[in-house]
Amino acid sequence: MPETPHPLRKDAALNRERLLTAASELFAERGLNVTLNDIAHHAGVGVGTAYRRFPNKEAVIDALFEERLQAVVAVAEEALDHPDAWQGLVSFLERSLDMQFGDRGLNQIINGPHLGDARIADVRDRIAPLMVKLVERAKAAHAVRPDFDQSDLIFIQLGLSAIMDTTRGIAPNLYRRYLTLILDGIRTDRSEFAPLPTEALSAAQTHRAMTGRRRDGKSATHTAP
Amino acid sequence: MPETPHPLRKDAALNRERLLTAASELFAERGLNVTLNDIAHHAGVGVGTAYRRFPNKEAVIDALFEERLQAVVAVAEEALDHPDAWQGLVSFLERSLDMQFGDRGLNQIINGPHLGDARIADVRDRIAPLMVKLVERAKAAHAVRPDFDQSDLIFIQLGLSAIMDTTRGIAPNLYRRYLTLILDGIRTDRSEFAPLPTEALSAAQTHRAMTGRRRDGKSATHTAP
DNA sequence: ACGAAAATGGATAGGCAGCATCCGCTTAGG
DNA sequence: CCTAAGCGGATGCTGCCTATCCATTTTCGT
Repeated sequence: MPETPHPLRKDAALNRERLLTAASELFAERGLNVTLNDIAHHAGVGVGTAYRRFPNKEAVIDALFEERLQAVVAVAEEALDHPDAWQGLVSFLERSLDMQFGDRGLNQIINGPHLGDARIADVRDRIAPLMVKLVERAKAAHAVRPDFDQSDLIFIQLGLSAIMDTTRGIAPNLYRRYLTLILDGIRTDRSEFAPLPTEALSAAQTHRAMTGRRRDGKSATHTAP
Repeated sequence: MPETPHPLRKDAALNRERLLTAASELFAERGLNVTLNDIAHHAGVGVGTAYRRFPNKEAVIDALFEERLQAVVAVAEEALDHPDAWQGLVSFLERSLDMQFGDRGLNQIINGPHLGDARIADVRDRIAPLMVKLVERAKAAHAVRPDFDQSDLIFIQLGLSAIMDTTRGIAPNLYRRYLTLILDGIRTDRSEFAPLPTEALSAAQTHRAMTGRRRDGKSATHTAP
């Protein structure tokens, strides 16, 4: 039942769309902690309008991210369909990380402790079993080391997200390098190293990445006279 | 010249110590974003006293962390002294991560964009060349894959820090598991897998880790009526 | 084409958190 | 014992975010 009780007036519906689009863009590039006011502004509508459409930011997030999480589910399912168990596993990691890379908000939803929101938590929980299968299938095929575990997938993603997040804007794809490293530490075929997909960062680049403040976080301390 | 112009009165000196101790404890367990008020409280002294002793939080951090960073430098130097190049590299990672694990504040200083503070940035910069040597030595000995780079050390630490940070309190040592995984993806001796030092987390534990809010961060959204 | 209902925008109130100060009282120590 | 040094913590910023309110504008059924 996709129809709401009172069908929205034309302009209102348009603005609702505008808001969702704006939110999507902002979340993608700045992460989840933007204010509803920010979103309204970016959408070119007044704050009041935003609050009229959505009770609060949670609602916007909810409206936006259920589908995205579904997309992750889809990726996991496709990965399970892959004829080669190892390639399936790899493709899941690559693709889901790629999605997270494109969207800081999604990244935060997946890796962060945010949102107790019912529907989203729901979908999140639906991903887990798929990951279990993915790993078990790969283990059954003797493609990954026997002591590898389902939960490892999560933490690998978590670690790589952190890397991704601090190098975004300097060397976007650097995280792939470390994914490759890890995969080389996991697969049973140890005949040779996989080629690293990305150049390492220069000292200067590294310094910039580690030192340049992230655009969302609080900077623990500031105010120097 | 460790002597200040006006030697402190007895009780004042004591309180200064108390404050530093308290700060150290709080930073270790909660990270850098605690307020000077928090510190004062935890030290059992008034806020005024804290501000009388230190102009602001930066000053406290400065006073505390220069020595700790020096300790990291020491670890790197010892690692360079290790007869075996590979073991040296491993020991550096293990020990420096272990230090970061014991101290969230240190972790943040090393991995975060915090603090433009002069003295600390200084020491930080002194660590870099040591890491370069460490990696180059290991590569020269053909102990690590040839495409490995100095900068990789940093990002490995960064990723593992993230893992460490979300599992602290549930499975403190879990990050070692992933360090091992990565090391297996890096070293040239690929005859067998290193045994993983830690059990993987159960589904329930994983969920708790990912879901349990971190004690410092802002929780993006809240306030539900 | 007209008027009621729906929608708009943005100034602004209210809340919260961290930082820092001020000042009446206490304490060390010559 | 007297004075300068130190103490505590209530208090007042300031900045950020949330959310509301209402005078004005727009939509759309008749």
